[in-house]
Amino acid sequence: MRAPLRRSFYTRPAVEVARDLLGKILVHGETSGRIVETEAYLGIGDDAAHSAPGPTPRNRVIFGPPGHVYVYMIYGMYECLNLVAEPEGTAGCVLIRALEPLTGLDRMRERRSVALSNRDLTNGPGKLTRALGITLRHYGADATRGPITVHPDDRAEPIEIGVSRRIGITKSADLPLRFFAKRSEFLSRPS
DNA sequence: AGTTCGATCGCCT
DNA sequence: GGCGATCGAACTG
Repeated sequence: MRAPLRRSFYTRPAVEVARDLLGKILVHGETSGRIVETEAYLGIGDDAAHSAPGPTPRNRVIFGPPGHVYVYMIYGMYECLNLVAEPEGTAGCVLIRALEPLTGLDRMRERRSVALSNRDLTNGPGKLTRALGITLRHYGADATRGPITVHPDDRAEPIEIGVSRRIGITKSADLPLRFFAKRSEFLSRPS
């Protein structure tokens, strides 16, 4: 496994970071997966972003230094993982929506308790956090240090990238800010 | 202080 | 395709 992505990777527009995170490896402890689906959330002109109202106790990390993790709870039962982009002081983050599971699949299966097929283990934003053991406790953690890290892919195969509208939002719904690996069978929805 | 409403998922029909 | 679970943050007054 190569060294984690450095801060400079994240110190860029959220759209670029979202696209370039495809194919990278997300690691937490013994569990890891290849990122195959992301969504960018912008600082300006994006009403769907949690940062849209300006800084609050919940979203403050999105305005902070890049490369940190923004975790939030959704629907009372699921946590979603974002990586903060853009320079400090500018809002912008990337929601990780799906992974191709790579290591620690048994552990993932333990944590999920429902999904049985490898395909169903991490093919959704709430599923992958559950499978990797990522929770609100990790709010604000530095992904260039750990315990959650993102790494280049040793295989470094070229990826065919698809773009679409983001899923499950109502505001700013038409923006083409969802990015996914076209060939992947581990997407949250069929490509 | 009370209410509303999600960047979801799994089970039901 | 529909719906209930379950909770914290943000908004209302």
